[in-house]
Amino acid sequence: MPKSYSCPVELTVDVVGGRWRTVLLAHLKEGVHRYGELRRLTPGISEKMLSQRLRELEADGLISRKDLGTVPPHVEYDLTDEGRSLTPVLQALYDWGVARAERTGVSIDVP
Amino acid sequence: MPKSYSCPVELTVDVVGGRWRTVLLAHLKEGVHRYGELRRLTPGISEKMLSQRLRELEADGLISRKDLGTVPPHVEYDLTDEGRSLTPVLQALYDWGVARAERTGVSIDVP
DNA sequence: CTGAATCCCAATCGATACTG
DNA sequence: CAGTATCGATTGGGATTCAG
Repeated sequence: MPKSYSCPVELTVDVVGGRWRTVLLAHLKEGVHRYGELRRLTPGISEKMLSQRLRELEADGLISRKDLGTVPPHVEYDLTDEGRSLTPVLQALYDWGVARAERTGVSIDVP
Repeated sequence: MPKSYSCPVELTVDVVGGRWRTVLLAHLKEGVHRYGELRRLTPGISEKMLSQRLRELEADGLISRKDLGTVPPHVEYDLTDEGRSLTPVLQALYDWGVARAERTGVSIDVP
């Protein structure tokens, strides 16, 4: 049965919600990244979660996966047009995070 | 030990992330609401989750809870100034949900 | 290097029943 | 009306191991 939503926000949360999806999208918003780069940019994520989330985002049409087929392996992830349509959302989340960090005195240590 | 973040988006997700928080904030963005109203506006949420999320949002300083102390009980929830600072985020999530629903043909049935 | 597969624990959640 | 209590089911997620 098809899922239905009672509010547009609910739909959005269903797509970009969860612990890691948004963070990964935010990193890809900065440009193409390899698997290992995303892992390094996202401390705390396990390889299992990284793989799972990337495949979900790919299935939802938000990111593209390009396997260069080389040895050693080289895989690049990028936002699709659909993913890029999230830019205002990602920017709003980013901006609020910065302001909230200042207000609450929390520090953000970029890798 | 204090939690640290590697990215502002991660902080934001930590505060407004999860299945229900954002939806509840989006409803309160429209104005003051009582417990029962929020329950009705949010089909699918259990009373347990509703209570829990409301208390978390209150603890995080995003919403206020006013108990009128009457019989029968009457409790009103509202955004605080801190909660209202999320308006751009909530609006971005809302707008993207509307557009995504159109693109994917998903319908949204407001209660 | 980029994953897939397995095991296992902890947190999360829904349903239901109950209270002031 | 506005919650709380409890229980059982489900899920998320980490650690580890292995493969191409």
